[in-house]
Amino acid sequence: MPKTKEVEPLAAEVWRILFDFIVATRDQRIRALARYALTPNDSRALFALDAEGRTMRSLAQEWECDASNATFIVDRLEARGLVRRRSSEQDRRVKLVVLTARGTKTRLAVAEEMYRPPPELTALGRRDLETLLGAVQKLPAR
Amino acid sequence: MPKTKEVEPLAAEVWRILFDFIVATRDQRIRALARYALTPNDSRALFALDAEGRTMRSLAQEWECDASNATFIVDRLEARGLVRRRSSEQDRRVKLVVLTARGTKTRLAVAEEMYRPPPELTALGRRDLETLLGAVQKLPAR
DNA sequence: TATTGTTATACTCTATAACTATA
DNA sequence: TATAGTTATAGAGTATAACAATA
Repeated sequence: MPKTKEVEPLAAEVWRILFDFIVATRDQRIRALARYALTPNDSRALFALDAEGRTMRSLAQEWECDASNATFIVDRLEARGLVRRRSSEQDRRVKLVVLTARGTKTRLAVAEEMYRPPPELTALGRRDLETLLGAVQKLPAR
Repeated sequence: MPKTKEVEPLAAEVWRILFDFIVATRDQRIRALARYALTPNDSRALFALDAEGRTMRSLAQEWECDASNATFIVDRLEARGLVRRRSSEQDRRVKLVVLTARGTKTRLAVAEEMYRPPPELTALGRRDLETLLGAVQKLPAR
């Protein structure tokens, strides 16, 4: 029997615990977003943007939604001053959506909230966290 | 300086990697649900139910939604034969929502999908997974 | 003629308010 | 009179189709 066969149930057990943990801590993250008056979808939108600009078309593709919905999503962020549309100079049909200074600030604040470790994780203590870090660092960064 | 102060950045680094991994693998899970024609919300609803029965009121509370929305959500599942409403015999105002045989089967199949470890995790191999397991098993089960 | 983005419209999911039936 | 659940209705988020501007 090849070794990979034996690894599956082990990976499944680790994943089960991690997945349950993610689900259990989900509400905390949603409430953190709500403090910024953002929905999970707003947050996702914010993280697709940068200061360089993304076309509406590419955003709709990333969000896997209709172009008309991307218009709606960007409209909302623009109404709040988090993003700005500017026309491309190469192709005047195209619009580039860029984060405003305020959008960048909000995005940073949200990242900080999302990356704040749940207390249950911190409670594991130094030794286990060092062990965990060594292992998870081998996960492919995407 | 107390030890817990030093642990925070370590926990933050572990969490950052885990959180990114969860986000990166999210689409796979949503697509798995779509193969059962379920939205993430349907899935959440399914996992709140069992064979014993839950009142509409308690479901609305767990889902943090209005009672009328719980009616809508349960209606959809019922139309697909995944759940069934029956009246309580103690209090005839109350309705108990129970999983049907089909609902139980679907719930099980979905659990299997959600708990299937992402390939990147399995790829870590036996040694790292054993290490991971030892650490994550100390997370409080909820 | 094809492509980018928006607008008009309709459908789904959600909440609020009014209602029915029990208690 | 109060409570459990549903129905009527309206608002938010989504898609489809028609459109305007540009290539």
